[in-house]
Amino acid sequence: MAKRENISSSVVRRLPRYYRFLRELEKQGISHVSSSQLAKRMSSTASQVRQDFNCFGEFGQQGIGYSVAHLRDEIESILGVKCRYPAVLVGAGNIGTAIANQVSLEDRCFELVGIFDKDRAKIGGVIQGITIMDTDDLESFCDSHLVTTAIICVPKRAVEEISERLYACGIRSFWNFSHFDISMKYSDVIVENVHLGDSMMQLCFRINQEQNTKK
Amino acid sequence: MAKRENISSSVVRRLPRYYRFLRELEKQGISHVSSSQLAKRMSSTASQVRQDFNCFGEFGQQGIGYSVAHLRDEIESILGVKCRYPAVLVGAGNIGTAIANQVSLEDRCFELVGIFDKDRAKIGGVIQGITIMDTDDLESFCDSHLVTTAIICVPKRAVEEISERLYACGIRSFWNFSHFDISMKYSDVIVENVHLGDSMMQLCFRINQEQNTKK
DNA sequence: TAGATTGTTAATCGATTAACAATC
DNA sequence: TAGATTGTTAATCGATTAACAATC
Repeated sequence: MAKRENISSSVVRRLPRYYRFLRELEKQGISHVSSSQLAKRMSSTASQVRQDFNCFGEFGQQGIGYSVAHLRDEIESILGVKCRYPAVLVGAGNIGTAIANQVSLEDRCFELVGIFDKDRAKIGGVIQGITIMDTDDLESFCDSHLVTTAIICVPKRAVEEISERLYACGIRSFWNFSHFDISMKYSDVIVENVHLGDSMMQLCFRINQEQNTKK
Repeated sequence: MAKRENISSSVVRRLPRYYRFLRELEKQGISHVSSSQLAKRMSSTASQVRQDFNCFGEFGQQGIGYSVAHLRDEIESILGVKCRYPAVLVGAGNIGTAIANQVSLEDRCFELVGIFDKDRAKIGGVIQGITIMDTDDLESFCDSHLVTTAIICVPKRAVEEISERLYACGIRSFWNFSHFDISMKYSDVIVENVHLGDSMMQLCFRINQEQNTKK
């Protein structure tokens, strides 16, 4: 394994995009890519790209570029795309169902082992081959299946109780789609928040800004 | 209106979170908040908070703090939460349906005026009071309804064609949930991408990192 | 008045860009 | 060899943190 020194958070934020692009190149049968080609695709600079890769190894070839397969492999291993941590999803509404499908895609870091909902009408339904279970059975299931991660797709009002119960089961990492800040309550958890409303406001801001500069 | 000078992108990224928190405080009937209280909630510093607000006005009071209502109002106006740009959503699958509900929430910047899908089984269905239409009618609808923004929830393979058609209708802002980079193709569009897979990999990386430091 | 907290300037830190020798 | 492109150092830029006078 290469050097793997202090990968900064801004580099980490870019890694999934590099990974996606390298996968594409691989599918197209392209074996080598230069920093300037990658930069163009990433809306970045060749300098940035080389600097990014510099912190986790040297596998470029002067005059030729980077091996797509090698680079993809390295990023894959840094991100842990092959990990398959056992995860449960709580809340089988529209967003929950969409995420359940997402997690079952080709490039996944998690293995979805259980889906829970408290709605009687949903319990017993099947998503991606997994039967939706009653939220009442959450604790016993998590204990017996060594679940490490929870995907939270329940409404805001339900998150506090659900996250408490999951924390009590020993779950310390959360992919949170709800507007409740789990990390505020526990100091030893990893929380990745997806706040779609924030993204929407961001877009709105940029549209406004554009219109103001036009005037 | 206050000064409104060069709001940096890192500040903009934080504004929706400030906004959400201020809404909460308002609901709780709290009239004033200090930079250190906000910082605690934002996992930031009091200095950062004051610096953030500094670029768009002065409405704190020494010894007292910031007026929650005033600050919320200012951020609301900067982000354009009250804008209601007419938007169409294309792709009424799980993610599309979830987003349609999201956009129809209280704090919205867009007015969802049409939902489209090419699946005969879905056309005619109703989401949030809006009847799902045939994608074939996209052009005529966008023209007659002065649509400015499109929400893209179709599979990757369909994005290129759909975005071309929308661009031809004059639509220049996109909220994109698909793994296809619309901004690569057009230079004069505003694209806000939501890449759930990237967020998942980010979480996975942080779990791995945690485990490596433990060892 | 004394305590709290802002607005703002200066200092520090980190991230991006530029430059260029090394080398395929 | 000549052209292309890396790895790395130095320079620049921007964002965060610290400090403190002003003032409610």
